[in-house]
Amino acid sequence: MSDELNPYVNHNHGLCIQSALREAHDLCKRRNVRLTALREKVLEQIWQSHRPVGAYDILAQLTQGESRPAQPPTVYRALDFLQEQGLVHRIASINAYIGCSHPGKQHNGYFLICERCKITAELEHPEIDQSLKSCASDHGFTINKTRIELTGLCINCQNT
Amino acid sequence: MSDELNPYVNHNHGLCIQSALREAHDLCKRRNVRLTALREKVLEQIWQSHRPVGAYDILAQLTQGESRPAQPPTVYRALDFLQEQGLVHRIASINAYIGCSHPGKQHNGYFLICERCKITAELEHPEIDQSLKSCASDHGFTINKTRIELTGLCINCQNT
DNA sequence: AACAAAACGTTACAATATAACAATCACTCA
DNA sequence: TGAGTGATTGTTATATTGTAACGTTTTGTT
Repeated sequence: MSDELNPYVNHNHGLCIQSALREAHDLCKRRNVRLTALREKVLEQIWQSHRPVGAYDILAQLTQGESRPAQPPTVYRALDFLQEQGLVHRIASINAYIGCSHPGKQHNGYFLICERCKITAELEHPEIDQSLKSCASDHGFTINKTRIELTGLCINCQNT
Repeated sequence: MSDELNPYVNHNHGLCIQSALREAHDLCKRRNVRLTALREKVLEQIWQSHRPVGAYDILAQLTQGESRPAQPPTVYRALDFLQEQGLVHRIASINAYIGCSHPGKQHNGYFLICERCKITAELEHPEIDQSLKSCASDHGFTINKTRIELTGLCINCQNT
């Protein structure tokens, strides 16, 4: 992981946002699906930090300066789209959403969620995927989706 | 796993409930915490099946035949207690609760959740725990809680 | 331009969870 | 044993998260 994308390292986050949006555009173009203005705004909001954000936080941001406040389905529909396209992940343990750090790639990400600062890193580990898969299949179980959420303390929050 | 506790095999589920309650009693006694009548009722409700149940389902059951309906905090407090004692797990991806199949033992369970019949098995796999732990520590991250929820199709629901 | 499908707006509501305070229970120790 | 204390439960109210349903607008296609 380059430092530019490493949430634990001081970095130019503007570049994270830029590259996330660019990748999203490319991906949607390739797949011939529409990254509409709304969807892009939602994705951009999500990428404002490396912390998962709640749907209603996004909603509040969208509403900023608008004449009429946006409504929940507006956000949830955009989130559904973004999740379908693998651009965003839902973190179930805290009901929040985070940008995918390597969209397009086939992957089962897993998440390191800091309990203190909330910064969340997405990692991959194909061997673990494989272990889980084979373990499940020992029980005759076929996995469709893997969800791994690890909470604890990140490197910056250890000593406090 | 003995067939008596294997959710995928036809078994005398009464024995599952019995043994879960007995273990809970023993454990609470050893720890000198109180498995009150209410907490036991909630645990018993949860153990009615090998499917995770929602808090409001439990609430509805508690309310059955009572003069005044039970209120949400009643159930959530009992659930908090049962989770603290490791007698119950929360399945975050579906907001539901399931009895722990091996309480007392230090463990990071992971869950195979059938999308079709909802039957959920809890497995252990110390090697995966270890891999995750060492992976996380490569990033300076200390894990407090591991949450692994795998959704898919169980052995009985594959061919339908 | 007419049409169909997709996306979005809007209203209403469902489902899940918690805060705050009052009442009751159960254990302890004088 | 019974007064005091902390734990547990009851109760009211409300916060938070998510969805159903239907109408309108936009987009892409013929």
